[in-house]
Amino acid sequence: MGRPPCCNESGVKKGPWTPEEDEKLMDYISKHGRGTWRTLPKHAGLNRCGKSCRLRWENYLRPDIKRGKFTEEEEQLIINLHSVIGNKWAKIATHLPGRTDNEIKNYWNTNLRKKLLQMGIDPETHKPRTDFNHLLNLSQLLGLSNLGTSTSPWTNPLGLQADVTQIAKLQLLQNMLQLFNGTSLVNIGNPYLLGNQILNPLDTFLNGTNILPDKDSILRGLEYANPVGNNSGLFLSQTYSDSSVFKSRTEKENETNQEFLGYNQSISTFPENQAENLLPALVASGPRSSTFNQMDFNYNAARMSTQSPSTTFEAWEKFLIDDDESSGSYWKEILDLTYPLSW
DNA sequence: AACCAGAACAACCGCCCTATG
DNA sequence: ACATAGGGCGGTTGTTCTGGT
Repeated sequence: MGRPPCCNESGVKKGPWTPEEDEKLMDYISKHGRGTWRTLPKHAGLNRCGKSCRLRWENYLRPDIKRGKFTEEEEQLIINLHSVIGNKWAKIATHLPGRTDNEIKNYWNTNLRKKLLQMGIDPETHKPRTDFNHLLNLSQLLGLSNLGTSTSPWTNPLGLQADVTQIAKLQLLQNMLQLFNGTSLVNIGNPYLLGNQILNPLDTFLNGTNILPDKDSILRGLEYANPVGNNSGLFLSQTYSDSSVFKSRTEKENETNQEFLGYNQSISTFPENQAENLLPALVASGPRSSTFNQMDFNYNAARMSTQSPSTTFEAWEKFLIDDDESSGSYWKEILDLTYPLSW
């Protein structure tokens, strides 16, 4: 025999809480404590089921609840935690004082999920989307936008707006760079991936040079990551340095606390010269690399504190958007060579 | 001003786990 | 061992808000 529903009594009120009901609930709890939720409504004079009272208290009335917009740091923390433990909202909430699991879950579903998708990142796996059509769409969008730059600074004959183009660039480059990032962790001997020129365009931007890596370097990198004959798609060859990506959720959860201790304390676990070569990951791409990514986030956040872009997102955006006419053809060239058959 | 669509958020539902008798 | 209560959790739904036309 299964457990009966908690609120099968007829006549119990449902729906939004009124200020009077809130008042009664808060008043009762402040005087008597929580006690058992099932009996609480009766004692508090509420025509609600106990479960409804509990949710109202836990998600809304509790005095230690923090309201208002999520900060950049909270966003980043949610993304990092989600990449490690998945949809464990209650666990994630324990790392964000004052935020409820419900609030975090809602925020994820309405904001962060979309943000990651827009950047070409799969919000479930936190890896670049391997959907080849998605990448083709981006590159085609970019190609179209390059046709019309002479008519107006903001639009082209096809009506593509500049910001759409920029988003496309952002997504495409992010996909490419994440590929390098994942690969570089294991392919230490790859001569094409170790040079600062190809591995860290953000560094050059932050140093004020704003020089893009040369096209040949990028293509050599792509070729290295995708040897001839591998037709499985540009981003399917991403590899990891150990088998931890295949661990079960439970194993991942057990590692979570250690991972996040690592986040805060440190950076010393990773050689500094290699840290210099890491790309600024926008999100953690897996349990093994999450420490790298948070470290990288801190590293770049610290470096960017004296620069105008205030966040990693903004820095990437600026890197991609502040280009001139010549970089337009630069992108076109890269795409032509990357997807020769798709144009 | 009215309408509509999409976003945001609060609340509910159903399942699960644990404690207890 | 089993039934049941209590509570936690994640997914989903329904309502409200907001911005655009």
